[in-house]
Parts: sequence; structure tokens; C-alpha cells
Amino acid sequence: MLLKLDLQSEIPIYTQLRNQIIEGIGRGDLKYGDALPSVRNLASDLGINLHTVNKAYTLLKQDGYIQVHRQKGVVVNPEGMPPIDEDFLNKIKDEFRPIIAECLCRGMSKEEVSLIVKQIYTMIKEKGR
Amino acid sequence: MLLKLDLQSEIPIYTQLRNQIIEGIGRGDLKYGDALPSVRNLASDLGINLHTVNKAYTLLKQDGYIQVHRQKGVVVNPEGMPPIDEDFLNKIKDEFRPIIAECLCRGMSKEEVSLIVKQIYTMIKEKGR
DNA sequence: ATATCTGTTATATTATATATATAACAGATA
DNA sequence: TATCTGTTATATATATAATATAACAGATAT
Repeated sequence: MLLKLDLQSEIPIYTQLRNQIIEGIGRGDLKYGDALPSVRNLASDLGINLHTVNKAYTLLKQDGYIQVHRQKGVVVNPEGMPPIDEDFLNKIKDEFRPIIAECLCRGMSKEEVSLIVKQIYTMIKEKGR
Repeated sequence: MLLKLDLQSEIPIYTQLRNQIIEGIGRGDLKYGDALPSVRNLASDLGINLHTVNKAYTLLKQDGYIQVHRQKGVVVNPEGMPPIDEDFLNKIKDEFRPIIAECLCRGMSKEEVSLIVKQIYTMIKEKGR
């Protein structure tokens, strides 16, 4: 799977990594049980530090997206993705909220915002072809 | 207008301020031309530093949400909100994207995501009553 | 006029977050 | 036995966030 970094971005590298791996899973590029590169290999490939990759993996592990086995390596959670529970919904609501508020502030209708969101959903899903 | 801060949050104080003011405008609590507290008064009321408020105001000014007059004070932009241009759409797409990817990753359908977004839109808009 | 209120700018300090650099440990594998 | 895992521990450099004082210059009220 191809990972691209913007080292000049204000978004931390470990966050960029985390987001792209999640997007890869969501799109289907990465399937349940698929192996991810070792922290050292990925860091080397990307020209960044081992600990930066490790931080991204740690976050993904904490959320249940991947499993990390001491000596086997890193894999996308073979048991599937974590459930859509209350905690998750509250988290994404907190993340969505300020963006939607800004849309509302500029006069976008509920339908316009909804349409943009649907377009992004489709764009993510179809990018793998 | 009531502003609440979570000093323990990982979200910077100036970002919390910015977001809440934008939400206030979007909801209609703050109307075009309405005065905002001076940097010193608001900082004092919230128990934070003047520069933290000033940073929030500077961001809001840069985006065209408020106007700052040297001696008159701070007001919500009387000419209305900035337009929904290409730059704005690209910005919110970049912000929406990782959240939507995570929804997709957990198996939420396009309609489920869209529904949540609509609910948040309504929630923001109706909170002022 | 003078005191007070604006936003603004400058400087310094502290704390935290981000990213890197080395090194070592312990289990698994070739 | 050498090599590959993730993990942990330190140390360092840089950037960001937040605070603390201080001063400036224009406007306003007394």
C-alpha cells in the first residue's frame, strides 16, 4: 500500500500515517489480516524515525484497527473492525461539529453539507480503482 | 454569549474559542455587526491570557468572520459571512475526509454517515432555543 | 487635558507536543 | 548464532501553546 507524507503539513506525521492506513482499510486496499510493514521497514521506506511509525501503530492498536504481535509483526485486525459504539459516535460527533458549524456559518444548507459528505464517502471508496 | 472552555482538552484554548464563536454565528446567537468582548475583558472573564483570546480573534479575522477596528472593538462581520469558494470547500473536504474514512472503516453506510451529519447540523442550529 | 479603553506589538518564560537519534531488551525465526 | 520482531528507555532539538509584562498609538469619556 502506498503511503504519501507531507512533511511541511501542520498535521503530525504520525496522524497522517494513521489516517492513511484507516483510509486504506475503509477503501479495501487493506483487508482483515493483511500484514503491515514493520516499524523499522516503514520508517526506513518513508525516511522517518522508527518512533514516529510506532506512535501511529500504537494509536491504531488502541482503537482496535490493527493487532501487534510481539514477534510476528503488525496486521489489520483479522477479527474485523471495532463496533460502532456510543464512544465512537461521540468521538466523531465532536470531530464533525466544528466543521459543520463553519458550513452553517457560511450559509450552506443541510442538504449541501450532506451532499459534500456523501461525495467524500464515495471518493474514498472508489479511489482504489 | 456564553463561552465554555475545557482547559484539560487536547484542543488548544484558542481553537475552542474560535469554534464556539463560529458556532454562535452559525446558530444565530451572534448576528452580523454584533459586538464581541474586548480581548482583555474576555480573557479576564475566562481566566486566561489576553494573547490566547487575541490569537482566536486573529484567526477569525483572517477568515473574514469578524472585523477588528483599532479603537472601536471587535464585531461580527457586518457585511455578512465570507463566500463558499473553492478554497473553503477544499479546506472542509480535507477536514471531513479522515473522519468519514473512519466511519467507512467501521462499516457505516453512506446514508448513516449522512444522517449523523444532518443531526449535528440540526443540533447546532436548534441549540439556541 | 487627562485618564481610560481599544487592538497591536514585542520580549521572555514555561510547559507540552512532535520528531529524531541511539541504545538496549526479549521473544521468535532462519 | 545471527537476525528480525515490537517495546522501552534516554536524550536532544524544534515547534506550538499559554502565560506574564510592558509598551505603543488611536479613540473616547470625564
